Amino acid sequence: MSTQSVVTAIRVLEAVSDNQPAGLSELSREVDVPKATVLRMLRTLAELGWVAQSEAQAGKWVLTNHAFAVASRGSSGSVIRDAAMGPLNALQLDTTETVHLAVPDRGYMLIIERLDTPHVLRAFLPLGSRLPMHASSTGIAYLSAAEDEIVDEYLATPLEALTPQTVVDPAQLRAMIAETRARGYSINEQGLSTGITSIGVPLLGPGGVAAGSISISGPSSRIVPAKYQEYGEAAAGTAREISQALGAFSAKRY
Amino acid sequence: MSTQSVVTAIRVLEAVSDNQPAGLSELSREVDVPKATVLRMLRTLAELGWVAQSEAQAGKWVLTNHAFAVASRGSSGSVIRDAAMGPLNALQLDTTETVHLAVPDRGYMLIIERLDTPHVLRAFLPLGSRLPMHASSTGIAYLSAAEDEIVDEYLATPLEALTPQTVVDPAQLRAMIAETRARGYSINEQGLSTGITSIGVPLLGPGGVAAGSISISGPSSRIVPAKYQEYGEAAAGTAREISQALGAFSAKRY
DNA sequence: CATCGTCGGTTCACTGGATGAACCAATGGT
DNA sequence: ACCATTGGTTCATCCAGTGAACCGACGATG
Repeated sequence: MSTQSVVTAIRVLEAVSDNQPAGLSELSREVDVPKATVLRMLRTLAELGWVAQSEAQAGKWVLTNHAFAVASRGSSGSVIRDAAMGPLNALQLDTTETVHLAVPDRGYMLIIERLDTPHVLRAFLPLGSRLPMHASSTGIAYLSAAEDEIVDEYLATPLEALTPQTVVDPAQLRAMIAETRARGYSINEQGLSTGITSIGVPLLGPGGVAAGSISISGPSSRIVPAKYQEYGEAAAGTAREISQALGAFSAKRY
Repeated sequence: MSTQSVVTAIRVLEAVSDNQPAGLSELSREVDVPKATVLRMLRTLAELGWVAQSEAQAGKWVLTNHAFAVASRGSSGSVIRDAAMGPLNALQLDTTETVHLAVPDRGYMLIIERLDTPHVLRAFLPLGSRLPMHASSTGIAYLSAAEDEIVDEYLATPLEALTPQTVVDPAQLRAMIAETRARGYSINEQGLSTGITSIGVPLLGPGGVAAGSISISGPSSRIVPAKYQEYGEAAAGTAREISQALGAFSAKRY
């Protein structure tokens, strides 16, 4: 539509991000643009400090951390984060388990913050991880508060199983979403990673629109069914606080 | 030089990142490019999902979290992170204080990972924070292992004081760097934030080049001088492990 | 050893797409 | 009522981006 050289540049950038470390021809194929153009884009992005040639393997391109620095100040990122950190901190101290803050990004849940458990046995998700919605408690929680349209659209895409326990059947997922809606929190038993169980609750932004979710997660040996309710309710309370801070329940302005 | 429309697009993107939420004219001034062009860039970036109009204030532009998602897979990010997480985890458990993993980015230290303390009294740095090198233990640690050229260059830039305790005198900073080099770890007492003390150690990458640093930090009431040596040595040990994993000490290949 | 395919990277003529000055309408401060 | 600023639009000009064809180097394959 507009400024197509920028479009290809960004597409190249995203391709690099997805294929780290990526070769020229590989990228050219991925983005479906002639090598010469891709190379020019890479050089430009390199000048700007967003990508660089891998030191280990010449000719391979990688993202620099400057890209990370710039992008870290994501909008809903900082707004939600600011509203969430206080209550999340308290939740982490109460439960002593790892808590996550996630926001939706193109069919995935993007982990934007994490507070760690002091336990030696730790689940571990690097910040910036993207989890498939159907395979994470944060995803199901988010979907449970999202508009039907979003849910339909998501369930229409092909869903991959990450573990033998991952639920990929749309009908079953709909049931889980309904259940989550009724109960107030979602439960994911080893659907993301074997041995990990987590409990999620949606966050609402202004106007009551689903804005993200929080979760409590840990080894399945510690997060046992007997604790689901306690943790679920604790997380729900925390989520309510955060949603309130985000203006979910305030009257609409005219 | 090359592909200037991409250059302006990225500059606009960075300007948005720095001025969240930013208005059109404001950005136009910032980047020194006509409004029409800036607007076209913003629209293009919006199409790609990297920026969006703020919902709260129409006309204001903000970064989306998609940008964060793409950029999270920063190169030295993931390589260093992979090498560091195991040892860092152990260090956190040993010390029970918050530990950080930082890499240099244009004169700042960029926090790319954090493992939290279980203590109720917590220091808190969001991931993606950029700390001035002279005001952080990670920065001084990094500089202590960096080439002289880098140190000289950095100290030649104007240094800002973040707290009354921040050291901004180049000569004094050089002394601190030398001291750090001799001792093996850096100490920052409330130079970054009042009430916070931290201890840093550099990480070396392939060829022994400074690649980043790690730190232990917490409230000055807990990180007292009596613990400096213990923590410093613990961190130094951890750093050695990580540096080794990064190939700092392996023979050069031919 | 010759052949082939692929790699990263370069060249250059053509033209389509990016540019930016000038222009709106709307808002807000005084 | 005024002026300065805002976000946003228009369009003729021309330069910057495009991509096919090319290169030398490397590794398999026979």
